[in-house]
Amino acid sequence: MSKLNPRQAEAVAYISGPLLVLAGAGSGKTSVITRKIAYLVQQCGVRAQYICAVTFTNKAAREMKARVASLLKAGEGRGLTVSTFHNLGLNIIRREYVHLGYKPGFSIFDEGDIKALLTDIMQKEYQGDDGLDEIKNYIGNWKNDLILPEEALEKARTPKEQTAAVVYLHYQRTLKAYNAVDFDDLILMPVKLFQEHPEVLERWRNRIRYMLVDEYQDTNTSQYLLVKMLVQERAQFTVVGDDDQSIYAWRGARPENLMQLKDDFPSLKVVMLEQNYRSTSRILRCANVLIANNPHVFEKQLWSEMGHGDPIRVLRCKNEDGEAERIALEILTLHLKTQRPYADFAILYRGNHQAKLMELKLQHHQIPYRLSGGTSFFARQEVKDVMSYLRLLVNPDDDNAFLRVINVPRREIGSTTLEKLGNYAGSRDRSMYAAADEIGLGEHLDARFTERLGRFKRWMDGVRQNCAGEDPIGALRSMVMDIDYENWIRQNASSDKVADFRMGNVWFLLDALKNILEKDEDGQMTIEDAIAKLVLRDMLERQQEEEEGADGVQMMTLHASKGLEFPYVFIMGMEEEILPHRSSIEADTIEEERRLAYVGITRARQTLAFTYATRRKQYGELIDCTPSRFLDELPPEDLQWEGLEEAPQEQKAARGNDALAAMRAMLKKG
DNA sequence: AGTCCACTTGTTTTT
DNA sequence: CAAGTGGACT
Repeated sequence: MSKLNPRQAEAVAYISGPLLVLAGAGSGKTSVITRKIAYLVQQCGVRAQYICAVTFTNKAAREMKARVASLLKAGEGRGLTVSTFHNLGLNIIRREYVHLGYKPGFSIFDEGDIKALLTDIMQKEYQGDDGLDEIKNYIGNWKNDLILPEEALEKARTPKEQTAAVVYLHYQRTLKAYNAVDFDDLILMPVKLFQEHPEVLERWRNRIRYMLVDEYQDTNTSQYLLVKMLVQERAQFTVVGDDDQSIYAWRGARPENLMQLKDDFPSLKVVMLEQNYRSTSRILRCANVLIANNPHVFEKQLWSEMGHGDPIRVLRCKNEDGEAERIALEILTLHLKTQRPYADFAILYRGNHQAKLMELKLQHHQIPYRLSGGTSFFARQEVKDVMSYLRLLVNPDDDNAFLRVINVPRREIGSTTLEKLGNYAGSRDRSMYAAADEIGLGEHLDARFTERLGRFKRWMDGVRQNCAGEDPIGALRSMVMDIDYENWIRQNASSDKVADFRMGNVWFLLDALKNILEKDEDGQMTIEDAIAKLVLRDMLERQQEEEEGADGVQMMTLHASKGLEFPYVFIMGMEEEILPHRSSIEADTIEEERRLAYVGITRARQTLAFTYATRRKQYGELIDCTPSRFLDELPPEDLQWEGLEEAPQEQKAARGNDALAAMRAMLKKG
């Protein structure tokens, strides 16, 4: 076990009051959190069940759990909570849903469900879904700021806001009717619950006596409030964050929460971690110099003892094709020369579309790669289908799931039947599923159709009963066989290969569910809980990680790279309009783009290279590109520009030590 | 219900 | 320029 440096040790041992740890990139913040949990348990006699550590991603939570486990003796960690914000919220709602007027088995709507629901509402209210994304944003922002529909309606000034507020009202009512919540509700509802039921809050405060929060700069208003309410005047907490790595402001994250802490908890102690254990000092100097261009409340200077390291290269390429080719060749040669596995190399970019050409080039050179992000597993047709079956199974009120499932596979229930069923169910204040076998429905529908609906419902009720038995997963497998889903997929798939792949996803999903149920320590997990966890992604990623593991160059967006590190890093597309992104230039949010570049740079352990193209095809036409302003902000003596020989004569002549800046200025003029 | 064409639209997305 | 969407048509 590595020794902690004095600052880290201080952060671990300080337990007498609220603590903010400002942890620079690579300064060992995860070590501090995990060691602190161990310290609390082993030195301070705090039982693990009273400790709660919160992160943003399942991956981070998983890693933290594993590291704590390696520090503790068997049994010491019993009851310890290490979870994501959303998982914590889910646990609270799961136990307290009665106070919120919800029923057991409630559904969690994901991004796709939300969009479908909003489209539906807007279709009904406004006969169109113009500006859906905008309205979704409004609603999301309101939820992040704990503003309920009624308040939003009052506050709405512009026509846009008013529209959004009306949709918000309908949206929230529909969710309630469906016995469903969305991701934001998982945070918002506990906060509202605690505000209205102090006795419930008291119970949770008794349960959570020490709190640790990771990536604190990424919290939004409701998340901060949740933490604040749970810790309150006892103020036993440690939050760790880095304002320079705040890259999710566009999603409601409020890095100001770091400062807010000082006001809300005057006794707050601040510890800064500035020693970096990851990168060479040259890489760190670049990162420091770049980020110094942003305003800072907390000044910090990262340093390291990892040696100077190689110069940072800036590779000028003539177009986007040359850029991808260059990176592929660089990686190929470096891999052969150093014998390092491909997994040691990472290619980072601003937007997912940049990955496409790169992918082709890697394929062409037969370089294995792993692409993270992209089309989500849960966006797949077959996964949505099966998920809908699962949801309808545990939550019959979920009309969304009902509609998705009813004709997959074909049950000869058309849109007219469904419309009549919907109207009837609405008039009786029931869900479509509940209304599907009511006698009164016969007045509106022909017997042929009521029979089809009734048959479906009886079948589904049967599946539900089987699931309550000994072997729920087995029951689900038979359900999939029962509806002959495989055949349905084969009919719709373009080839056998695609069909096999899709069917694989279906079994994968059920396997993941099985794993969640099996790996549950205290045996309290119901199938309802397991399905909820599934929507929150956990476990699924775990399984995927286990199955992958193969060597390959890592490709991902700069956003996705946060928290990771690689010996060799390539950051591509270092151009104006890409990084910083065009819309960020327009919206004047350059600082966040700079932090994004900072995050990218600080991912590199030993070797870092930037690439940019002088021209690139965009929206069909060839445009001249300007190297990113961030390159100009980096210390020139640490950079080594390559590929300039292709530049026009007069620029070539300008080459020389002191002429570098002048040359870059000329290059920019193009 | 499925196919085709004309038209729009190009960021990042932890859960 | 391409991919994805929506409307119209078969």
